[in-house]
Amino acid sequence: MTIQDHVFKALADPTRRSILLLLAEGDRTVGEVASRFDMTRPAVAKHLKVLGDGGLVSVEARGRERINRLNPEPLADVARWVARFEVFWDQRLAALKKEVETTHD
Amino acid sequence: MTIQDHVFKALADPTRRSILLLLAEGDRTVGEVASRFDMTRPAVAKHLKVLGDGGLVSVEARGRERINRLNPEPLADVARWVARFEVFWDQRLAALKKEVETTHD
DNA sequence: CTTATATGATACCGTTTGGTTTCATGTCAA
DNA sequence: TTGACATGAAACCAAACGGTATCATATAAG
Repeated sequence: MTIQDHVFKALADPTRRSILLLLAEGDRTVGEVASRFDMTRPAVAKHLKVLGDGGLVSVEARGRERINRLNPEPLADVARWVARFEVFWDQRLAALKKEVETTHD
Repeated sequence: MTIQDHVFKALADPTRRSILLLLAEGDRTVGEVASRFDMTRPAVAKHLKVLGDGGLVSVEARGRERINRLNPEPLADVARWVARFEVFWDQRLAALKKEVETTHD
């Protein structure tokens, strides 16, 4: 699997997307992240691992804690991928606009 | 599940992302799409269904054929979601630039 | 030293996913 | 009408997923 595959897969789960938003507010230990969700710590730890596989989260061990940090760069790949379709929805909006205008005549 | 969940889930599979790129070139029947992939037609039909659930593909029946058309609007939601993190990678780039400059002194 | 804490690792489980094969149905064509 | 063809639908299967409980380990604290 490519890196891009890992990133898209990481984003597929709503819990993982929430974790990214949480880490956008600041670094968090595994326990701190887990306390925000209605599931056990191991479950959250697994999600963090998937995010790590996608390069979206990096971990720094500090004593017995592990600090999780958002690493947003791979999201740029997603943005680039999606951007390839922007021309299409622009076209659609233009077509819709035109249709509305002609219908309006 | 929200629409956004469906869209992110639809994008999680590389075959489905390829299908979207293919449909960006033009409308295709189920068979035409399936012929481009190394899997059976029912498998591709299932992927098209998932894409349809995410609102990314619409279908128009014409005779015994079913024309699949790209519907890119939901991708705008993805773009918006990802855009929330752009400030972070801008910050990172700025930090990196600064570090390089100070190291350079 | 002993104890509490933060975490990783492992085993396990039910559901979903991504694929297949097979069959039924509707439509086009000879 | 008869046959070929495009598709949907259903049953099935192995693997992946998202979760749990449990245990081992390393570090912090009393």
